[in-house]
Amino acid sequence: MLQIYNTLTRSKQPFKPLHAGKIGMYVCGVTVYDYCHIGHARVMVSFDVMTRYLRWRGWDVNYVRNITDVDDKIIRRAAENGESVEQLTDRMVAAMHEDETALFVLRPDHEPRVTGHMDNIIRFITDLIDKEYAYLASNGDIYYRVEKFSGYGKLSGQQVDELRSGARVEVDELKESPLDFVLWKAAKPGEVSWPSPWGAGRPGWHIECSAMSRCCIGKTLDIHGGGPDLPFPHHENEIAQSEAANSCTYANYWMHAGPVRVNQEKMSKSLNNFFTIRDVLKVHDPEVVRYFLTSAHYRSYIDYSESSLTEARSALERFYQALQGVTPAATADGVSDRYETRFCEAMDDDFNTPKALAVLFELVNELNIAKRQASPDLPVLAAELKRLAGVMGLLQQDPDQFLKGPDREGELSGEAVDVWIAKRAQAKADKDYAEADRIRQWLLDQGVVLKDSREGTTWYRQ
RNA sequence: GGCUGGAUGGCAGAGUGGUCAUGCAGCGGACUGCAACUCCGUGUACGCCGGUUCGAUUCCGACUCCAGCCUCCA
Repeated sequence: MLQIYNTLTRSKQPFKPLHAGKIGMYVCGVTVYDYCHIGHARVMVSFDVMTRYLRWRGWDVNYVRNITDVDDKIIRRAAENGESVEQLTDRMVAAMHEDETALFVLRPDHEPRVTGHMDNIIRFITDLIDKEYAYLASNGDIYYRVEKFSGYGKLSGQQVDELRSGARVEVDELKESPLDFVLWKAAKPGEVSWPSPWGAGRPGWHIECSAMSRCCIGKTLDIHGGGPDLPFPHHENEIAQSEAANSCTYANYWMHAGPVRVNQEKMSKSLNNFFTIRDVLKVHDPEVVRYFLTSAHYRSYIDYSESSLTEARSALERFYQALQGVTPAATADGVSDRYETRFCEAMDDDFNTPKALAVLFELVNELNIAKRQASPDLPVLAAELKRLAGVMGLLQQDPDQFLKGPDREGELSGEAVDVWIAKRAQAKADKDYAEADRIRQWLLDQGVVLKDSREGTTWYRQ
């Protein structure tokens, strides 16, 4: 039985879908004004693992993740770059897709863009005005009337009274209440804009998700997900908009990924200590990054550092060392189902990936024992390991390819290593162990570790 | 200040009312020409103080410390 931790109730709950066998899941995506960073990667990978697992268990998942392709930051950045909003966002969307592909993240079923849903958004705002949950301000902006919505604050545990007294001093007299937030911004001269019943302008940040999720999934979502900074105010505002407009529950389960820290410090735009995915991938294998992100539970905070990536690499090496030199069977038929059973138990428990990985390490142990005993079970055990790891999007590379890594600038090429191994094999055959050891040490100095076995010598990069 | 979480062995990170997490690192042994890989063995870990209990790291209460949100940020 699948259990999911729901931010709304602060507890794990058995998952009950709206429609048998189907899941409608909406996840807040990226505002595309810059390259994706490791925090984005965490959200992408977390929800990718969930989607892969749910589908593997037979669920029909409709996974929708939006792209915010117009907002203040985008407009400002495009102006700084001397390019159009469209040029900037197209570039960044393409870059995001490259990053995802590298990290073995499967594409969502739908990636609606704000600029492609203006009619829906305007219709949604019109609904809210008709129901008197929204009003037109003197400058042409449309605001949401927060205090008319009785459930405001239920997701983040905020009280409207507390919010009102804690609100920053509002300079503008446009809003009825300082808590009110903007649904539609009237265009300033020269800004990109769309026509509306209230004049040219563009949507506020929150309304897009209410409008696009209703369009792509329906009025009630099974799961609504996003990053750690979104429950307040973004998701709170989405609830206010959608429940006011649709008169039904907006989302049954709210899921939020945990934050990424960098060297014990909060990672943020303002501290400028974030790492982009593409920068990280210049020095680390993408699967190492993916493994790192799945080695902690998706809700806990995770600390990004060179040492944590190095450790992730070591752990993955154990997996691939086990798989190296083994041809997996076509199917895992005949393997005890105890690994799959415990793997599923772990994943059914709010997607407990560290626990699921522990099961896989036990399988590795059995695999290694089978290997040294030359057991006939070896190919099916390898197949089982690849099958279960594949559900998390792991271990699908060729072991040699992972362990040897790509030839990098300034490093010994794989071909050169093979030449040295042949020379050393000759030295060994001549019982010239001093020469053999000299070659091995020299290769080690280049970061290449040799492994002798009955079948010959293999190698991997440190 | 308000609202949420968290504190586990050298590090990372699950979990449980009494018996093994797991990985990395360390130590001893096996294997090896020597190594590497692998295997076997090995660690009196559960922030602090009370309470409940035959028994609590696990449940309850207080305390201390840490983090996230409340401002653009996944």
